[in-house]
Amino acid sequence: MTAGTSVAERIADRIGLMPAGERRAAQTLVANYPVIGLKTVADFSSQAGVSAPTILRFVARIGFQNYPEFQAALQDELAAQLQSPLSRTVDAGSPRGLGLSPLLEATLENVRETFSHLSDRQLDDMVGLLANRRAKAFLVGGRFTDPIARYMAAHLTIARPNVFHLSGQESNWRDRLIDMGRRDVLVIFDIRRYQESLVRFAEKAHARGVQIVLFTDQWLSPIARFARHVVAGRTSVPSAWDSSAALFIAAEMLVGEVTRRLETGSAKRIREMETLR
Amino acid sequence: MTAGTSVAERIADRIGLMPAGERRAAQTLVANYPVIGLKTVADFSSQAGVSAPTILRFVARIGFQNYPEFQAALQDELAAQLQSPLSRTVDAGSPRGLGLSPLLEATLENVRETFSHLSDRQLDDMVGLLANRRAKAFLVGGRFTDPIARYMAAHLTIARPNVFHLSGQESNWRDRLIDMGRRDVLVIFDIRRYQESLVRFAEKAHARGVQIVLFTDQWLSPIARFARHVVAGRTSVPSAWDSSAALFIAAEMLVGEVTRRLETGSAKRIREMETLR
DNA sequence: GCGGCGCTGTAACGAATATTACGTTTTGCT
DNA sequence: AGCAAAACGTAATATTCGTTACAGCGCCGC
Repeated sequence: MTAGTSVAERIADRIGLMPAGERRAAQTLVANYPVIGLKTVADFSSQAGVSAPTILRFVARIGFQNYPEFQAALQDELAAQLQSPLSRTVDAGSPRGLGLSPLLEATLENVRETFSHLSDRQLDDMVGLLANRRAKAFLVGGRFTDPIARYMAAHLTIARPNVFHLSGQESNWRDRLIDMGRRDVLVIFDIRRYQESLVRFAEKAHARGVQIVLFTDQWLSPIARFARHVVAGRTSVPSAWDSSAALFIAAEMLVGEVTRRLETGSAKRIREMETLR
Repeated sequence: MTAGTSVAERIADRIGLMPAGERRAAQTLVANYPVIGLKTVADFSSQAGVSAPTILRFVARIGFQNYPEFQAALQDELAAQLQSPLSRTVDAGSPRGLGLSPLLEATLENVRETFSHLSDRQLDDMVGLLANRRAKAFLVGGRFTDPIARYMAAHLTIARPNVFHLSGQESNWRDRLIDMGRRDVLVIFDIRRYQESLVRFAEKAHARGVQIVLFTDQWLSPIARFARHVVAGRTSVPSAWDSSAALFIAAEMLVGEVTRRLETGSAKRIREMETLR
């Protein structure tokens, strides 16, 4: 039954069935969980870039009678979470349980945090999109994240056909738009400071009906507006640079799952490739 | 001086000077921090057993102009707290945590394991090599790892001059050998199945006296023979593919440390770059 | 014991919020 | 390509909320 489950679960259950606007609401809530949900409907809606009624339809869809009831649920979760022991389980399994470096700890924590907000359902849907051999899959990234797109493409290419990494100038990408249609998938990596060229490109692809899978940071690239699925990775670490580790690992897990799903087919494909080398 | 200090601090400062009713409000808030403060004035007042105006007087006494401003402060604190790696209670019994996926767990364990075998001394030396502005730094990788080399190069290029990523065919790399000397550094990524082309290239570079930093897996690429420093990352995960997450994070941390060491210089450099965009 | 001061609650006001109704646009299906 | 259904935003409405004015009560000093 719907009652009794956590808000995050309710979202995960139904985010796949949501229309675009409500999905954006869900994504912004997950990315800023749960604080944005404690603010007013107006605040929530403006941050999500949708109208107030859409927020209300969203909370109604995940099973609440009204907005205050939704907020109460968030507050209850928060209270329960803050009461349980704050002690982090720093299991000193490694030699001489030295706390490792704070930088590493922060990175690992980011990864954990990122995945705690990523439901299996959501991952499954993305895997489903990318496991469709007949659809074309395009990958592109920003200045620092394009290598991750390449990494993903390198693996995906082996598991299935029709994988294309968009490299070089923006103008090169545009020329590929002509090949993209409703069935196809565009994977974009974009973290702040978000690249205008990517946003423009995403918009055009979206206009052609291309399904967009976005890997971004917790503040959500404007591309989230056009995206079918959003992976919001935590990127803050005590360093001069942001950490893309969470996104990298998410990408890695995704290709792993896609390969597993295509197993029978891709095993044959991989064997065939081996003989070609 | 209304701004700057946290809500909890403000309370501690002035709870001694409060009249009875307001003190009850303060105690109730501290006991249920901060959730009760996120609810309505009516909720707060009834739980504290005082009237609504008393709550408002309390809020005013600790330095807020009105109730919404007080709530905003609490929400900001909460957001900051949830972002930093303090309180993620993935305690068992929580219905949504459910131990994350084994694949993710394995990946994280690999990272931890990798770093437990990497001494600070070793990292320091590598950072020292890469922080030498006058030496040239070349980066190259294998089929699946070259994206990590690119990722590293993208960051390194910003922190210091003379960074070159070797892309394309092996023959292209060879032509760059002429530019490499004893002072220079070559960063190679190579995991199994180790690429012969990389081994050949490493050997030639080594012959010219180039310092080699190798990122490889736990079984060590044959290049380890020529390498000045070796980062041996754990790569085994229950998936069709090996995981390069440990190498990725190691690379990320390395560039972070290099940037820190070059701080004064690279800060100027980065600023200069900004103006050029 | 008496009067003044400060603290507190009741109740009414005004502001801000959540909600609903409706027209427009988009989406999906054939 | 054209129709029907769904989704979305605008704007008006009703409700809730925060705020303020005011009167009662207790507390302390004289």
